[in-house]
Amino acid sequence: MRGLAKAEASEYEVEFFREKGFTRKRCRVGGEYFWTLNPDMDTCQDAPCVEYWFDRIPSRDPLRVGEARRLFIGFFERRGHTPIKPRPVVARWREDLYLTIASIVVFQPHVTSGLVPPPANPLVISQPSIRLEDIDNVGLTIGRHLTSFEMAAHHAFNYPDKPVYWKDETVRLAFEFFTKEMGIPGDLIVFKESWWEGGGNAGPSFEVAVGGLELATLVFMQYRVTERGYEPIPLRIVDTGYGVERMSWFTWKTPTAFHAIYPGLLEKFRDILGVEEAGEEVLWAAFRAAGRLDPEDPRSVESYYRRVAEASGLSVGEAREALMREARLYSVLDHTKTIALMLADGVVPSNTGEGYLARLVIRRALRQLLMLGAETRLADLVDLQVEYWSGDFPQLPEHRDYILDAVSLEEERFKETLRRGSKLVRQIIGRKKALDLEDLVLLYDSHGIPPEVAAEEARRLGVSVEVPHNFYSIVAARHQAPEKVRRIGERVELPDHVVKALEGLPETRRLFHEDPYLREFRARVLRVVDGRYVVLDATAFYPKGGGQDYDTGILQGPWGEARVLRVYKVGGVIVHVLDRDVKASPGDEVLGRIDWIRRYRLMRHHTATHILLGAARAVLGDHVWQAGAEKTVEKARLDITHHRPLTRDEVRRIEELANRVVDERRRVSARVLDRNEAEERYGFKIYQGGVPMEARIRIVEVEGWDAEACFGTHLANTGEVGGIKITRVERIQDGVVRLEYVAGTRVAEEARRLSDLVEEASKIVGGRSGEELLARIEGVARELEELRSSLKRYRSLYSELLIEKAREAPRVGGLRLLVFTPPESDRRPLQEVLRTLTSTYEDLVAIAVEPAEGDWATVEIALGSRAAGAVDAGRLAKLLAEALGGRGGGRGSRATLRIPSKAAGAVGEEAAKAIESLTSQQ
RNA sequence: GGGCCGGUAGCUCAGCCUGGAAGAGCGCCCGGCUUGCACCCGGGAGGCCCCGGGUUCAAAUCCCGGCCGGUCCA
Repeated sequence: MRGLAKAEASEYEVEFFREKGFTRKRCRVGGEYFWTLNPDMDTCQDAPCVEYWFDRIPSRDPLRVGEARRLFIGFFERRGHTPIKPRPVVARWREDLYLTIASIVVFQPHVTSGLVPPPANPLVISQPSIRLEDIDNVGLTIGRHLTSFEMAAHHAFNYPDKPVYWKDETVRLAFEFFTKEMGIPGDLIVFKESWWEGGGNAGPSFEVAVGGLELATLVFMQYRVTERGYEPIPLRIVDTGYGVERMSWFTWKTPTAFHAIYPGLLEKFRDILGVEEAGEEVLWAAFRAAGRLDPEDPRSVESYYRRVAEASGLSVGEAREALMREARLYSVLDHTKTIALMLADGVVPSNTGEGYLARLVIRRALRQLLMLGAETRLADLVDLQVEYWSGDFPQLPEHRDYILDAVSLEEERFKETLRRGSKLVRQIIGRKKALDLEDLVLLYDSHGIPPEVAAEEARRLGVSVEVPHNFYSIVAARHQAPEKVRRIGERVELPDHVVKALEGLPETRRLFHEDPYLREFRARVLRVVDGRYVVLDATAFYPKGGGQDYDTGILQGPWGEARVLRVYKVGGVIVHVLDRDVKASPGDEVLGRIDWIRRYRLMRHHTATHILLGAARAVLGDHVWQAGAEKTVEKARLDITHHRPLTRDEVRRIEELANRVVDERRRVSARVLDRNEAEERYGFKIYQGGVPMEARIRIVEVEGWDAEACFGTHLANTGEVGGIKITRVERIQDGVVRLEYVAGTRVAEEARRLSDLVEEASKIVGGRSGEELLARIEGVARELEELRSSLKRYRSLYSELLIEKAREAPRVGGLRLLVFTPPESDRRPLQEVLRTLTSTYEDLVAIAVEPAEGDWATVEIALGSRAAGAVDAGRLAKLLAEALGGRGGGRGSRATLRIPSKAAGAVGEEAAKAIESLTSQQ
């Protein structure tokens, strides 16, 4: 990250530089200051100020990615750093971030804010990270941009009373690593002065660049960004980031980073995708030019192609074509790895959140395959990545089944989208013989059809379409809406002034945690607000929270007895809402008694939820996460992430497994652990219900089955759940399935509800018991069928009769007039009858007067073709309406009107008059 | 979370803009042609036009709300 130097020059003066004889210079291209040992160095050695030339800089033997990682960790371990295991690429411990974009993310916000100590200090880590903001540049820049990469880092956390190391030692370690371990000549290593800001913190930094390639960034986090400016913070953090893939590239000195990262696999992909090698000359020309390439600037991209063309002897068009195909190949390599990493960490592709990011990468990879004309399945390519990285990332082979299934499903959906797309294009072109930018935007934005695909389809239909090079930014611009205010904090269901009045109170002692079976307790009143909001020093009343509903009960004091209606938590303070105002005052001793039946049912549903989540993970896979949950007295509900709708069999297996855990009588225990310890022991799946912002967290563990950070009250043993019945399964949105269920005695109630339902139903169809229901329903269905066909026969019989009647219908003004009242007021079959009549007699005016049921009757008028030529149905309706005191209208051969029921008898007479006058006018 | 597109016969869809009698193709059933199959020809069955409300004499069509699916963007 680059920024204007906000720091004094002195911030960058490091003892080590003085000792070694570094000098501070200014880049003659970009103007930035840098430190070097080399008196002749006049540029900062970073892209885009210089070309890549690190291929001519000596270094140690080529390192594969894994070797570079081990070299780094080994070196820093020998220098007193403790190696830390990397975290998932999905930042489940962060609520403000979907993906792990850097190693420091691992320690935010709890460690960086000072709440929790780091797991070790100093430490070394190599963290797989994902950044999608430059996804469109991947491939084009031959390796400068990757969506997934490993960020190796050494971190030191300097507390005011316990400093570890700061700028001098950091620079010293970096220099030593690059010279001694990487074998890079010291006089070619440049430390460029820079400034870093992110996540509300800031500080000076050095970017370490060699031969055009930035190999590391050394950040010294020492400020907090406030409205007033930069304020020093007590915890100063050394935050470094070394590009593992770049270290590998540096030592291999291949024309692209992909050649260094994927020896073997690159060739395999090339083969499968049918991308013939662009040739050494072209690739090296690209290498030379890529350093100066600004992918955001179309002019820069054009001049990049031109330079490659000049250096390799190709035409600009040939060079562009060759490099674009190479870029697509590299993109597919990059994206398939990212897809594997994201899915392995349990992301479910969907249209929201991190699921959307996964879909984005998958879609983009599929688009590249399409444009390369490759026939291969994306899942097969991802599978090759799973195998390729299995030694480095064991989570990939571990979750292979899920990864491949999810990719295949997305691939099918994409194909479906494309099918729909080509049809839409055909429709548009069929309609207007053209396809303009507006259409392209609509096709992409609303239907997901890539513009290239739409243009291709249009070409096939003989319509030429130009896709603007800035198409995606045109689309993006249309989405720009005014920034929405982010919702703040937890919603509190108490009046504002009550919340305000609670300030300064100590945390309420939670008797419900000390003993979840406690039904009665004594405590003292600490504060009363508005006579009915009572805070005690301790309570057994559970407040609404953690997806569990509050307790109810009674509170007895010197002032008498009051019912507790609701209980809420504000920070650590628990507030009881009473049904009436009481004359309580601080110091009063009270006796509290909770509604035990209610509480016990809530506990059963809560423990059942933990059991069920474990069962869902066991049956469906580790990608299952809780997306939401609610436990009430009546039922519980658990939303889980999953990419497909659940089958009946899966639901049955989840239910059976959950009930087995109930029968096994497993112990359920709760204890408060240090955050680091809890994460170390159970992993991040403890954060199913959200991430508590606390140093110590309460872990509820179902022995050997499930462990989650949880505030709720739980049974001591799974056996007490009594039994679990899933009552409803529903896909509530893309990637999320909702389970509803009941536990314990509620299962019996649920069973009774169902059997009552069966009884009711069988009574309606005439059975005496539920057993007969099925047979009865079959009978009813058969009977319905017979009645339908019989009704149909009668209807056609009725229209035959009317046809007969119309034969003798009186003639008015040269037209036949038939007025009748049908036996049913349903309009649909009537339309059929009218149609039959008017198609039989061309000169017929058919008027159906609805059997009167209320004050108003509907009259339908239909004309045969010749009758319609003589009389307009609309005018006829107007005249009739006028004469009979109704309203109506129509057009051509059809009209409708509503008249007072009383006038129904006069329709025939008035119709004759109206037709007479209409025909005589002509 | 927001924007946009869609929901009509078993399937794929037209009709909606501009309100006025629910359509096509495929599939299905019956018949003809044929040694038989396919093709072809003739006939037929099959619709809560997603749900609820509103406007209107009249709503698949216009308006509002909801549900479902798709899709783009955070």
